[in-house]
Amino acid sequence: MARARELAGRTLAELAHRHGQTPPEDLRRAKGWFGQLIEESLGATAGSLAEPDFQRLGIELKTIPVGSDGRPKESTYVCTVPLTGGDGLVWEDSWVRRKLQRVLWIPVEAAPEIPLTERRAGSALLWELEPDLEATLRTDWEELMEMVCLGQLERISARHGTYLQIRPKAANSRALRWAVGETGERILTNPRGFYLRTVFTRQILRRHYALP
Amino acid sequence: MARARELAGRTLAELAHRHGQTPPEDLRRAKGWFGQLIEESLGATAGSLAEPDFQRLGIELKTIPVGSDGRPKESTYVCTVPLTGGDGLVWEDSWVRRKLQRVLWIPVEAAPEIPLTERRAGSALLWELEPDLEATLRTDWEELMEMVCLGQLERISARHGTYLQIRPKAANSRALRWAVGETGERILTNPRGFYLRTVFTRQILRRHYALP
DNA sequence: GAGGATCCATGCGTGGATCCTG
DNA sequence: CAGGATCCACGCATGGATCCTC
Repeated sequence: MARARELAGRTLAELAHRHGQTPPEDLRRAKGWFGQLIEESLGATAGSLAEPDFQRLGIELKTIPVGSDGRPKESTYVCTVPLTGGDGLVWEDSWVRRKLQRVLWIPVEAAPEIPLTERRAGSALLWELEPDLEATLRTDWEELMEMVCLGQLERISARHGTYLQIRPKAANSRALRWAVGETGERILTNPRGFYLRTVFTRQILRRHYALP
Repeated sequence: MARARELAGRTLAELAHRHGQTPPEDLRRAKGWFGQLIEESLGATAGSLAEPDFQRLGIELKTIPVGSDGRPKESTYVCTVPLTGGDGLVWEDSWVRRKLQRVLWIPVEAAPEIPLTERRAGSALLWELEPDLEATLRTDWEELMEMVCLGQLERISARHGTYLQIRPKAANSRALRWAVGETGERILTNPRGFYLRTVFTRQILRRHYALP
């Protein structure tokens, strides 16, 4: 947390320099760059997929791009959608809940008028999933996963879900995975991810900072 | 087959040059180099894991290192061992049989006194699994797979099997996979592969070339 | 605005095999 | 000698997310 608080107000150029990195021209070809820089800054083993330090602590790290008004500009990826359902339909055991139980949110300036290297990190927020938000997430997740298990995946659009939505998550739309079809048969479909809508992350930020 | 026959007598230097490649100093750090060069020479998409041309034809390609006497110097890797057994114990459906049903063998000189770049490819042999050899392979496979399924994997050493043996197959001995333990529980163990002993490949070469 | 599409880094597994001690 | 250990290449999946048209 000491390291996380120290990030507040630092520019991307500053953080990149600390870690001997050169910022990319823009984020079009390095979409995850900032998130990975924060990982390094906080002592997570850079690029270590299996065991970032935060998972040992039970803490998920998320950077969140905010506009000049402090509101989130993008949805937040949570995890992949299990397309073969089998893992049970119990919210308490779901990856979504496990990922969101405790999150260290790091806001970062993302207003287009600020040059990339001059954008600053904000105040870190160590947050735990609150009961009212969890109730809605749970309903979303149960409804979505029921459709997945019943083979209605193709009928799910990003419009389903209040806080949680399902959207494609892949290198491109040619990527395919096996899933359950309408009549229980195996079908090929694009891989999907769970995402948090900005209305969700906006609430979180609003509760803990003074924001519109 | 025209391309395969044309390889006979070519040196590794020659084949590498054709494909714009530079031979490694030795094979210690490039153990698969020659096999992959042959793949390219025969028009298999270089490095394409899923669908080499030969698999479309139902043909497996194997290079086989031979000493100055023409006898194989190394065992031949076939495929990984399914450690969770579940795929059934029917030889006819096994990956080992599918891989070995039709093989294009390409002998290559491997006598230590010949410098790597001057070693030559031999005459290609398009071979089909013969009934007498298959019978022994089948027995080996059934005995080994039964042990795997019964959780006796740790008791299998490379000494089991007449023609087919099970040996570790991994980047190193720290690599682990889930398998079935003695009492049916899940255990972690090193990944294994099926290998053909040299007595097997020696017989094949002997039947089709005049060899000791 | 946001749904659908896409992009980079990197770990892991498989396929190509040979190495190297006891 | 040969059983057990190891090495490189590369495809694929996942985790980091933002892009970019309707």
